[in-house]
Amino acid sequence: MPRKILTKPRKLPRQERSKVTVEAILTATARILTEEGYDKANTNRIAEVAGVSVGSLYQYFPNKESLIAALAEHHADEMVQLVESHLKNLSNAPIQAVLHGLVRAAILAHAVNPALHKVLNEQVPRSDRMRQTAEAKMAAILRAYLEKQRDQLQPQNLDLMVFIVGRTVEALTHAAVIEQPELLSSGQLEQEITQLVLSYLVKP
Amino acid sequence: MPRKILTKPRKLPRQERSKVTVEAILTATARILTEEGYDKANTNRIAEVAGVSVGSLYQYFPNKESLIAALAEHHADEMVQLVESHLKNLSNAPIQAVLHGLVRAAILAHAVNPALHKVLNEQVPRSDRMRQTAEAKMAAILRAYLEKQRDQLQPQNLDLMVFIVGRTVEALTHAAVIEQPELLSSGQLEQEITQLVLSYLVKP
Amino acid sequence: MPRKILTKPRKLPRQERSKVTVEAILTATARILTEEGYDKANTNRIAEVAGVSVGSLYQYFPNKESLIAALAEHHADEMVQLVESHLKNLSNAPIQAVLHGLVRAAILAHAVNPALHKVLNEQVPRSDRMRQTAEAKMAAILRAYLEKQRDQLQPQNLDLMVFIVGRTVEALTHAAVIEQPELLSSGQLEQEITQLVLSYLVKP
Amino acid sequence: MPRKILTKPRKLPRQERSKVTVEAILTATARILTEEGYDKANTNRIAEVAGVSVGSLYQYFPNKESLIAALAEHHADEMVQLVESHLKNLSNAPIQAVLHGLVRAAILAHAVNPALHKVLNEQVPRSDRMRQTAEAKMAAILRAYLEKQRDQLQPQNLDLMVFIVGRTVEALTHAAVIEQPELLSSGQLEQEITQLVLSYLVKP
DNA sequence: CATGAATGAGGGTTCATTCAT
DNA sequence: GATGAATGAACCCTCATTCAT
Repeated sequence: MPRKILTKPRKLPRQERSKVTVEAILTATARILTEEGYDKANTNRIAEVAGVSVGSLYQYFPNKESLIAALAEHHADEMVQLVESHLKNLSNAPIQAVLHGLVRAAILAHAVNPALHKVLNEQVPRSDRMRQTAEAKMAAILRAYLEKQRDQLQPQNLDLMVFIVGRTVEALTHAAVIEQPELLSSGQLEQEITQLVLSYLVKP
Repeated sequence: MPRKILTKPRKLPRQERSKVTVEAILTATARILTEEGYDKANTNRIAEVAGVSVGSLYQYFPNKESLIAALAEHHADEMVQLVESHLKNLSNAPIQAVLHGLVRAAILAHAVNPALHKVLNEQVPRSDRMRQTAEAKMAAILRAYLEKQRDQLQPQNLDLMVFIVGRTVEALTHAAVIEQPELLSSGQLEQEITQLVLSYLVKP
Repeated sequence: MPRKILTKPRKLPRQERSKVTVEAILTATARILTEEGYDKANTNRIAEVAGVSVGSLYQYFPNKESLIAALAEHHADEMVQLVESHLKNLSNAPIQAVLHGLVRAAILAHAVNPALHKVLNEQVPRSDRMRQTAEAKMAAILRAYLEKQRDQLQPQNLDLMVFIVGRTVEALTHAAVIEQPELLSSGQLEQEITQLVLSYLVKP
Repeated sequence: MPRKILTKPRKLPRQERSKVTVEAILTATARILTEEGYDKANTNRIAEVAGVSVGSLYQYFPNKESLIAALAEHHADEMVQLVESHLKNLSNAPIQAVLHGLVRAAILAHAVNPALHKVLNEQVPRSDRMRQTAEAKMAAILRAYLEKQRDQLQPQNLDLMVFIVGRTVEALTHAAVIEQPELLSSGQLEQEITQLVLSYLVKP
């Protein structure tokens, strides 16, 4: 063992046929993961649900870990994109509006596929390669914004702010989506999280 | 393969000998978990490291899951006890001091065995039975306190407060212990988290 | 792999039960190898024929390679022992008798289990660790003897002699046992090989 | 999984294109075999290294075995041709010179591609069809020669002589090329092997 | 109660071969 | 003919759990 573990997809699908296959595999993986849990997610079963052979699965993913990693990455990308597109229009808004938008975007991002998000976080053994790609990007966005607004902000240490705000928003929206979905629909939680962040960050 | 999964220890150790054995098994489990990770933690290996036979292991734990659950519970209890004892003297202190104490206690609790805490959170497939025993107790403590101080607090919804403060402190101390230990030693983070919570909770 | 390939048995059988199991596994391996060939020798089948579970097989042999290696070593040991015991009585005999004895011993050694010897040589992918344990020992015996008789010998270079005589006897007895068994029973081949070696080694 | 194993190339390459393709496949096979060993030599990899598709490979070889067999045969032919051309000029030379030439030719033949020769002998599962084509031809040459010189020879049994001389020369040159190449360059081994054969065959 | 040999279902992965394009 | 995506039987190996001693 082997052997080095690769976490990158073995080959990029160029042709249409391949793309469809890869798509099917990822979809099947997500389905099994969310509906039956990680330990039912063996590669033979995934292939079967995807309607392809195990061999095809291994044509595109060098091992199980890379498959899970690809799915995680895909999901993370969706979340990040959603946040980015959501914040695009807010660049010149007042800071209150921006932070509110950020919280809302985080909630929406976590609502993309909560069940998958949950399984990925709670059951999947995370290799170093996969984790926090998303979180790193989120932190970068946040950092860039906070840096620009520095003179309006109470805390001095930028790293600390990014750490605190980033983690807090992530943890709360994550927990909310998974454990308190009813608090979300009412919009209460969104207000409250925004309040938490604002009262910490912004000079009164 | 077990048909039914029990998660309760099969019998409580009454005699001295048993207690020692159980202790050894739990210690070995913790050691393997932290030093080698969840996938190296198979029951045969655990028994070996504990210096007992697999058979003995199954004498005290009906299955692997219950063993892991017992370890998790044990660890959670340690954390909760630490927090409780830390807050005991603060019951009549001003709210700022209490919250500061809470944050400090949370940090200390996470520092009890960070490596184990990390593995338990990131690699171990959590059965419903085990999760959040600790968090539930913590929430209860927090709720009791906040309820008493309600008139000094800005937010109205008690559940929401508990959810937000509880999760936030947990997430930040957890992340801090694991990823930013240097920020902890300086005491900066402690201050900052306290500040976050205070500015949200307390009327200005 | 991950991982290093061990070629040594995982644990030495101390108890009777274990010894029997190991024996059964080796016997089954030899049987399958000789009767059905290397590609039918998969570990599940071996275990089945041995009347044990695959798990037991892997209790004693860390991987397939080590199992095959153990069998090869066992077989080689048998051959070496046979040769050694055969030459014991000849130590003071005239050189002609000794060399004749050596050839005869080599033939007998190859006749211990010709089918197994054949498969082991022709079909089994040899790891470096296993090969030529036997041949090395044989060479040592030969070298020690030839060194003592040096003044009676024609060739000067000891290494060369050992190489040539050792290889020649091995190759011829091997080929004879496998391809020309009828030439063996008549004793002709034995005479002829002895003649070959004698006329090369001994001063006329 | 093929039901029936064919070992003959499916079709002889008539057109130039085909010849080139077949050549490329055989070369790739030899390269992988010598550089990476038999277990890395799967048909997909061979095709890739050859710069053709697996499909093309199966256009010219009905199965893997036939491909390996073709390579082995090709290599054997090279060796035989080399020996034949080397002996051509010696037909009327004295027997000592002829046998010396034979040994030298055998050494040269084994030096054509020692690495391939080694792998083919040690790692490749030999089907009956492929084996010893070369050795049979060599034996035929040897037999024809020895028959003519019978009255100069000591041993009486022609079959036996052919067997012994053929095997001995093959074994020693093979082992020498692979394990003792330094003994070859000095020419010592060539002398010694010749001596061995001469002292056995020729009347003093 | 303890031991540890034994079990065997199950999982990840490979690769010779096929066949639609 | 050539391509290379797809197939799937088969293989090696692991590990939670049992049970004879």
